[in-house]
Amino acid sequence: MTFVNYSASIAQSKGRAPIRAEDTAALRGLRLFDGIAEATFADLIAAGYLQFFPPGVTLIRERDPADFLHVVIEGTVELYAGSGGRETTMEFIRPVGAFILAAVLSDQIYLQSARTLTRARILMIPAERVRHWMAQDAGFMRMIVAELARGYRQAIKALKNQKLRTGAERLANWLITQSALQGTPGYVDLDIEKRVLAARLGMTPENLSRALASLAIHGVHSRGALIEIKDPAALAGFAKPDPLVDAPE
Amino acid sequence: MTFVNYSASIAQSKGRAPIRAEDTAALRGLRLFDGIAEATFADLIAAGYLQFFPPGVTLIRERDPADFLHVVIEGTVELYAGSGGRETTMEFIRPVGAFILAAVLSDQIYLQSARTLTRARILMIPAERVRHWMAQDAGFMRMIVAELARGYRQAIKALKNQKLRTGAERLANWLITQSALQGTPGYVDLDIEKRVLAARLGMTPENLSRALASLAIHGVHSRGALIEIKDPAALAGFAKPDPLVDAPE
DNA sequence: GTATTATATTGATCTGGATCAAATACCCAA
DNA sequence: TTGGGTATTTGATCCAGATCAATATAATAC
Repeated sequence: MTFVNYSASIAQSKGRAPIRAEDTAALRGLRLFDGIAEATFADLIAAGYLQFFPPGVTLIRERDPADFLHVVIEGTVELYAGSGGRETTMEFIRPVGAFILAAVLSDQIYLQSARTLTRARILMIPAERVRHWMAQDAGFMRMIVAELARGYRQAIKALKNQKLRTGAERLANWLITQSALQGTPGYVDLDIEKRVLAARLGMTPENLSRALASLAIHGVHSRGALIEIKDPAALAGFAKPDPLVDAPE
Repeated sequence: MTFVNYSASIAQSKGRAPIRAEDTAALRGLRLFDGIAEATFADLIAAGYLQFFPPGVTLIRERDPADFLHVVIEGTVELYAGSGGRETTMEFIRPVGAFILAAVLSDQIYLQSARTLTRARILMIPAERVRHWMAQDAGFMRMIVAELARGYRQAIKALKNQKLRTGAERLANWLITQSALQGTPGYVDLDIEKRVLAARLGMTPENLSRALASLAIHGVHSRGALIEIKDPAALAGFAKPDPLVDAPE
């Protein structure tokens, strides 16, 4: 994994990565752009950059001033943060999700860094434009309020998850949620590395291995990236899933 | 500590706890009401209840639908949450702070419960009024966006604090932040019980005692509710404070 | 296909933190 | 002022999780 910082060069080169007409229609369908004025949408898009990034690219770094609103159109982005030499994964952003709105809106520095885990298509809109249109277009501001509220509640859930559960419980609940999201009741197909999942769940890779092994008595068996859930009821009995912690916002 | 639920009875009795003229001026000064239209303010206040609660009163309970926006005018309120039999403290709300805006705005259930730790004066505004005026008054919506962004960033910081630090480190950083907030460089005066602080820091009361004792080598000594910081530099050397985790939003 | 490198697992050990139990200190009401 | 209840501290023990080390497995480049 190479850590080349592409974002700096993109921010400079204004003319690059124009948005093609065929993409515009797809973008119009995003929840964040629902019900906003046509003029607002047109200007945001005109000012934005839509671009592919290879895996492992650092898109933003905590402590930097928020210069762009990023929207993931395709691929997976990892939000992570560090302090005092340690590092942890905060969240994964998948299509279609924005990050990190709060810093952009209040013109502050980022609290989290972001890197691509896969090849990813990212829409980047200059922060100043977002703030400008938020003030102009009430419909856009309504969408922003909804998105912010969603992000806030997600963060609260993550904090509850971390403070109220053991590692094995977090893993068990993650498996339940994930198998539901993927629509595959009997198993979960990992599309991220286990070391990244471990960081997301707040544990070391070694401990994730052991936690996974410990779930065998509840019918969980893993073969590589495929994790089989033989008895969902038994797993739920151990995990005690709680919508106020686990349900995605 | 008695756990009487006052809020239910208040929600029913429309006529109770009217807001006196002398209070209105003070409320006008709140950040949340800054720069909003006079009509908006007047109606929000007219629809609201301003009321004293004794200590230990449960104001809201997680899982309940968000019926009121609460604003702490005086006293201290504890936000807490539970799952699977465990319980933890999420945050303290002190004047002037609102909770829990996100649930009110998106008309959802609360993710957290709230109880008074001290005698407290709370302004309660019906959720429906807040949503109504948010849609009408752009200035009010701007304030809401700012408050939501603040809450989101605070939650992210709390999550980083929890995932990236040991208990003793969280305590050390809390002491540093608190002594700065209180404006007393050499000490911290606890205005909450240690068991509550322990929950807030994500540890047991026993462990808080031991963590406090372990900070003695960094010049921290406690006598009851007074915690002395003999050598702030030494303490900071251990705590490694980080504005991206510790600075209040 | 094989060498190379990164990822994942397993084992041993150590530390952080929880739990259980008991003693002490504190607060408040009679 | 004196009890009685609660909060805090201290000690002993146990469990969760981190770290260190070694091996096995998978992915990748050549």
